[in-house]
Amino acid sequence: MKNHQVTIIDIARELGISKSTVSRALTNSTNILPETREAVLKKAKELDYQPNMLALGLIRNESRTLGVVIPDIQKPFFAAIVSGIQHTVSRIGYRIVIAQSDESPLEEKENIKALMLSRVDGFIVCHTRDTKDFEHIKLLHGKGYPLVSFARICPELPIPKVVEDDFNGLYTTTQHLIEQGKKRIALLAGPRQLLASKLRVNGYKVALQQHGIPFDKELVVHTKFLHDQVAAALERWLSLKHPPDGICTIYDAGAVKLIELLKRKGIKIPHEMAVAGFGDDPAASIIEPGLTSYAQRPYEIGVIAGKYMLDLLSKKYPVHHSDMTICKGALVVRGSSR
Amino acid sequence: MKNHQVTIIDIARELGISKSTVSRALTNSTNILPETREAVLKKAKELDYQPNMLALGLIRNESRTLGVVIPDIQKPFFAAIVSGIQHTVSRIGYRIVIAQSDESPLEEKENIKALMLSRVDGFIVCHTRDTKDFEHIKLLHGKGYPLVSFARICPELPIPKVVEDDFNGLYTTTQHLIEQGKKRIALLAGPRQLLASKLRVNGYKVALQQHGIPFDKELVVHTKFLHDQVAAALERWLSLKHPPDGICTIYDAGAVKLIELLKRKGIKIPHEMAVAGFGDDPAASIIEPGLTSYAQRPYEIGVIAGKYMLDLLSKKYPVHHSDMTICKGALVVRGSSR
DNA sequence: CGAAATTGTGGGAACGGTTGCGGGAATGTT
DNA sequence: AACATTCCCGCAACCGTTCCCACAATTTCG
Repeated sequence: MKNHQVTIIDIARELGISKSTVSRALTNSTNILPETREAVLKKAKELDYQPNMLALGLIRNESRTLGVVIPDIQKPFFAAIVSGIQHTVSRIGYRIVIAQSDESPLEEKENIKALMLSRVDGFIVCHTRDTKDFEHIKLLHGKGYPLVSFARICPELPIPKVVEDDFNGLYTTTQHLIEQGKKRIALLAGPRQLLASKLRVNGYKVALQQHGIPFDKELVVHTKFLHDQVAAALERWLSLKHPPDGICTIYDAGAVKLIELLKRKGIKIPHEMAVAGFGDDPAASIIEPGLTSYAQRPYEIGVIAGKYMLDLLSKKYPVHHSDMTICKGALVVRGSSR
Repeated sequence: MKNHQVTIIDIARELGISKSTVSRALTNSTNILPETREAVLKKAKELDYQPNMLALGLIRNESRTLGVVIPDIQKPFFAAIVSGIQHTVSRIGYRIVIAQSDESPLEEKENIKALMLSRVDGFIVCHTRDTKDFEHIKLLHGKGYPLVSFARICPELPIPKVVEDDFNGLYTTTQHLIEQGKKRIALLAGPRQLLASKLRVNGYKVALQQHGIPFDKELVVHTKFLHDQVAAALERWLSLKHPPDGICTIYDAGAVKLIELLKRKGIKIPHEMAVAGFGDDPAASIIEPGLTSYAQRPYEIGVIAGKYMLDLLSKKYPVHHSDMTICKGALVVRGSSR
C-alpha cells in the first residue's frame, strides 16, 4: 500500500494536457480557460489528489512548520502555552513540532540544531533554567530565522518576547500579605541567575520598601526548585529569633509543599503563617486551605507568542524587531492568606 | 538575511568537482577517494553546510514527521503521553507535530486531513470522547498509513493500540472499597457510548458480583464529565432510601469534585462515604483527604505508542498489525478510602 | 602485453510541484 | 486582408538531493 500518491502528472495524463496547465488550474487563477480549470478540479477530486507539501516547500524554501522548544510539556504552564501557540498558528496553516529540553541546556541546543536541519520556518523558545550561553540562539538569529522567546528570555537579544509580569506579581502578593497585617515576610526564590527569579525578588523588595518594612536577607532563600530545599528553608526560618509570619514564593509547587509542611507541624494557616504562590496552578485551588496565588495566563502567553511569530513570518516585523509583551496577571486570594 | 542556504552545489563549485561526488562524500562511504571525502567534509564544515531535509523527503517520499492528534494537551494525561511519544521517537530522528481536536470530532477530522497534506509519515491518535464515525481513520488505514491509537480506540480497526487497564482499574478500586467494609457502592461513570467507560463500568460490576453484592442501576450515573452533573449525581444518591457508603468514579476530576461537595456538606470521608478515582491526577495527592486512585502510567503509554509507531515505520510490523498493549496500573490508597 | 576487473568521477534523470517564456490560434483593429 | 493583441497552453528550467549509468584511469590477471 501507500502506493504512488496521486500527482498533478497523473491528472495531466488522464486529461491529456500538460502538468503546467494542471498546476495553473489548481493555483493561479489567471491564464486558464474556465472549462479546463473545471475539468482539472473535477478530476483532482475524483482521483483524491493531494498536493505534496514537501515539493512545494522545496520550491518556496519553507516548511510551514514552527519549532517549539520548551523544557517540559508535562508542566501545566508549558502545556497551556503550547496549546495557545498551536491554536493561533494552525489557523494560518502552520504546524508546530514540539521538542523538550528536559531542563538541560545541552538538550536545548541539540533540539534547536535538529529542528534547523528539518527546515522549520521559525522558532518559539523557552530556555532552560540553567541556560546561560545564548550563542546557539544568536546564531539562529544571525541566520535570519524568525525567533520568539517567552517566559525565560535572553534580554539582550533583539527579538519579540512574551513574559509574565514577574515584578508586579510578587509586588502584588507581597503587598497583599502586608495588608493582611503580616510584618515579617519571607521569600522562597529561585536560582540567582534566573532572570524571572530576579525580577520577582525585586517586586518583593520594592513592596516591602514602599511599606517601610526593612529588607532582611535572612528571610530570602534561593532554591533550585527542589522539594528538599523547601523543607530546609522552612526549618531555617522557624529557627530564627524572629521567625516570619508570612511566606511569599515565586512558584506554586513550593508554596503547596510549604502548606503541607506547615500543616504537619500544626502551624495555623494563615493566622500564624500566611502563604502565597505564583502561577495559580491547578493545585492551588485544590489544596486546603486554598493557596493565594498570582494567576498568570499561560494560554494567552502562547497566543501572543504565536501572533508575534506570524507577524515575523509575514514580514510585518523585521527579524530583529525587539518588542516585549508583559502579560498581566491577577492575584487570586484564597484561604492561605485571608 | 536568510539568504541562499549553502547547498552541495556550492561545495562542488568551490572544490571544482561535481555535486554527485559531494553527495557521495557526505553519504555513501564507498566509491570515493578518501582525500576527496576529507576535502568535502572540511569544506562542508567551513561553509556550515546543512542538508535540506525537504529535498531528501521529496526523494524518499517521507518527512520523518509524525502527526499526534489528541483532544487537549492541557490535560496532564495527554501531556504525559505526548512527552513519552516525543522522547521515544526523537531518538530515531522523528519529530512530532501536535494537533488538538478540543474534543470536537469535526476538528479531529480536519486535523487529520491537514496533517495528511503535509505528508506526515504516520499518525498517533486518541479520539474525541464523541467520535463515533471512524471513516476518516479507516481511510488513512486504507491508504497504508502507519497508524497507532491509544486510550480511546476503535476496537474493530486492525492497528496497534495502547490502552489503560480500564476493566482492571475499576475492578480493583471497587474491590478495595468492598474490603474496606463498604456495602453500597455508587459509580460515577462517563458517556454510555465511550468504550473506556463501558469497560470500567464492567470492572465495577464484576467486582460487585464476585463479592455477592447485587448490582443496583440506581447507583450508576452516566455523565459527560461536567461538574454540574457530578453535583446532581451526588444529590440523587443522597436522596435515596438507601444511600451509598462509597463512590467509585471513572475519572479523578469527578472524584475531586465529589470530595469538595461532601466536605461542604459535612459528610465524613471515608467513614460515612468513601471515594475513589481513576488516573491519579496530581490533584489526588494534594486534596485532603488524599484521593485513593488507580494510577495509570500515561508516560509509558506514550512510550509504547511511540515504539509501535517505530515498528510500523521500519516495516517490522505490517500496517494492519493488530496488537494491543494493556498498560497495567496500580491502586494508590489514600485517606479518602482508608 | 592486451583484456578484464576495479575504482573514482561526472552527467543526468528523478522526486512533485511552480513559473517565465514563447508559440499558435482566435479575435480585434485598421 | 494584413497586422497587432489577447488568451491558453506546452516546454523547460528550477528547488536540493540521491542514485543509476557511463566513462576514463588504473590495477589485476591470464
